[in-house]
Amino acid sequence: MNLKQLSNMLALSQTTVSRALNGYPEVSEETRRRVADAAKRHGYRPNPSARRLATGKAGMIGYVMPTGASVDIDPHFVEFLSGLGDYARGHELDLVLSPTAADDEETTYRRIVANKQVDAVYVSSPRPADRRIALLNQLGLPFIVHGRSEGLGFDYPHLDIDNEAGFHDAARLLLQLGHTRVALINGDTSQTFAIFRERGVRRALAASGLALPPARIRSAAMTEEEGFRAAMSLLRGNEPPTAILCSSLMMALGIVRAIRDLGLAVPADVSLVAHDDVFPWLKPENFSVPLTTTRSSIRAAGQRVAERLATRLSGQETEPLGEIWPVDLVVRASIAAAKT
Amino acid sequence: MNLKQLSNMLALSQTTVSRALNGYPEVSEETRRRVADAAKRHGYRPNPSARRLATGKAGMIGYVMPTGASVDIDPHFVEFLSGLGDYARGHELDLVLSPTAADDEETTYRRIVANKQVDAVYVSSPRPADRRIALLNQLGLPFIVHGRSEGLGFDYPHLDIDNEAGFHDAARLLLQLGHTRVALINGDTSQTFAIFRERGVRRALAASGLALPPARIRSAAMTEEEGFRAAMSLLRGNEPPTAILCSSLMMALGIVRAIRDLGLAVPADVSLVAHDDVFPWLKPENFSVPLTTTRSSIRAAGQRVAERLATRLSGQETEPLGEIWPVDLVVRASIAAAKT
DNA sequence: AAGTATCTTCAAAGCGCTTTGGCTGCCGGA
DNA sequence: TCCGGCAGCCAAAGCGCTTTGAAGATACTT
Repeated sequence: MNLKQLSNMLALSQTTVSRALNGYPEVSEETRRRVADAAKRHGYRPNPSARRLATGKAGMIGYVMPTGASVDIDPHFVEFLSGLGDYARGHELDLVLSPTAADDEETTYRRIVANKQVDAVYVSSPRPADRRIALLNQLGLPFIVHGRSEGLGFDYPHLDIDNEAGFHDAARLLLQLGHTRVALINGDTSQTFAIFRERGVRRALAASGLALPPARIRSAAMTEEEGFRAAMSLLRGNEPPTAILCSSLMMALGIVRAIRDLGLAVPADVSLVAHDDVFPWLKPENFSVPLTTTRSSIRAAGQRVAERLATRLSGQETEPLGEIWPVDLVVRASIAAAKT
Repeated sequence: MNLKQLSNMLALSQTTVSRALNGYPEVSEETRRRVADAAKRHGYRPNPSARRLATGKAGMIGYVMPTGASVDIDPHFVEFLSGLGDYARGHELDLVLSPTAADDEETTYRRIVANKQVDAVYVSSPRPADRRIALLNQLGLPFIVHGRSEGLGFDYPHLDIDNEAGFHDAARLLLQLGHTRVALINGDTSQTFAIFRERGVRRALAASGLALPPARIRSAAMTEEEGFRAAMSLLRGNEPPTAILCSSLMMALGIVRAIRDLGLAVPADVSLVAHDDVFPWLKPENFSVPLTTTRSSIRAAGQRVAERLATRLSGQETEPLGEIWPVDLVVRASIAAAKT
């Protein structure tokens, strides 16, 4: 059933039927009703390809997904996707994933813009002065950034969590417990989120007159293995930390293993705080010693990004709104006062 | 730059240019070269929407993604996606994710077929007599199943791993080590993969004259928490198992925790084998006691599925080919001879 | 009564591609 | 010399929608 057939059936022109269906004002209410009725009864659905060709709008949102032998998409992505789906599901909004070589994202962005495959995209894991954001801004493709970028020189729509405050508060708590040798096992510090976390910790320490020397920072992929390795090297050094903050639960798993391997205990010897993105399959309260965390649901962020993307498509959101969510500090058994 | 402009520029008809570019035979080699040259020089790229409207082909592959408050997309998905991307990246092949309510996938499948949004889809986590497969078969949308379904009454293209053999071999190994009380902590048994795993274990036990009583089987979501819970209930029962097979590394994490909480040890008191889908962020060799696993890279499967999907699109693969990959049994320290 | 504004509706022109059904010239065979 | 066949090219008709520009109908002014 296409427009032509439907309009013949109703003895109306395609124009009128199209307008009636798309809510244009120059159609009488009665006609609109008749049309809507018939459309529903015959299960008419406009052909998206035709509509796209005519309007240039795709009705889909996109994500340029870096892949490659050396690139591991991490499990955060799937949680974000769940959230996106939560919203999109109810709105017949589809997501186009365009895989790309990690070192050549620009080409892919240009391609999807040229092809008009999607009406908007979301960008994740931004870096300082992120080139993708600058590119999108220049190409005029609507987008929302999950995370933040600094030093771009213009505003852009984004949704981020307050990583700095979260890690600041967590660090301050450790200081209040008397810890002075606090270490940070961070994610990839070329990404903004990691920079903000470090900044938060640093600020808290500074407020107590303490520094965060390079010897107490590690930066690595957020895996169990890297967590283990980083913790090992920290704890085997001289003046080992009595408290560790880390950027992911997977890392925390490795850190706990390292601590245990060294014959130490949480929290007696080492206090541990991790950031929790809220995974259904690994929960901080279920660690052998329940983990204190800074928590923010990445799935909820996905929902919100989808929602904002949708309002952006409909032309309702047009400001480069920056939205920052607070991070919960959830205290559990993995921290204790420093030994005196 | 569109076809019209390009053909004007070359003083050729759109027909000829189109044919030249698409490799049709009725164009002289010289003309073809000229056209190809000009196209490249001016960066001409056919507009996908127009092409789609004209041909009905989308040039994209799809995945109907169940979501919902109670649905957790699990991290296996992201690994599979990485694999898909590995292949797709080099072929400008995009993936359309259509989120759907978990209990209403049929509507979504019908929608994407009606809309001609994608040329083929892949189906994951199949169940016995999976209705999605029957539906796709009936609708005539090309597809490939990652996994298998039984009792459908027709052949369909799929790629699966040999779950039965993998778990059979693992169970046999445990039997050879003298274990007689072997338990299975499985995933959701409404899915085929779990059924095959159970079948494999059962067959191995039967060969030694042993059974797998319901009291030694657990089935649950593949999370740390459920692994813990299942292991607890098994080990606290009477005649607790001396060996456990489980369906995922996340579960294994919980099982190890349970064993430890009960003051038992791996492998002294309990031997443990898990299935490993090969995640970059959690490796069996890095468990406190390195884990024996049945291993198969889900990422590699993603690559292969993408590849087959692509050959299917190009019309080269047309048989309902079923491809079964062997599963590696990787022995590590988590198993030992049963106490006598 | 003519003129003007307001509703409704429509025919037709795109959007940019593929594909059908010719048409033209050239060659070899009869 | 004529004709059938073939290689190479083209004009035009879709694909199914949106949107422009106009026209008919009705109501309202003056």
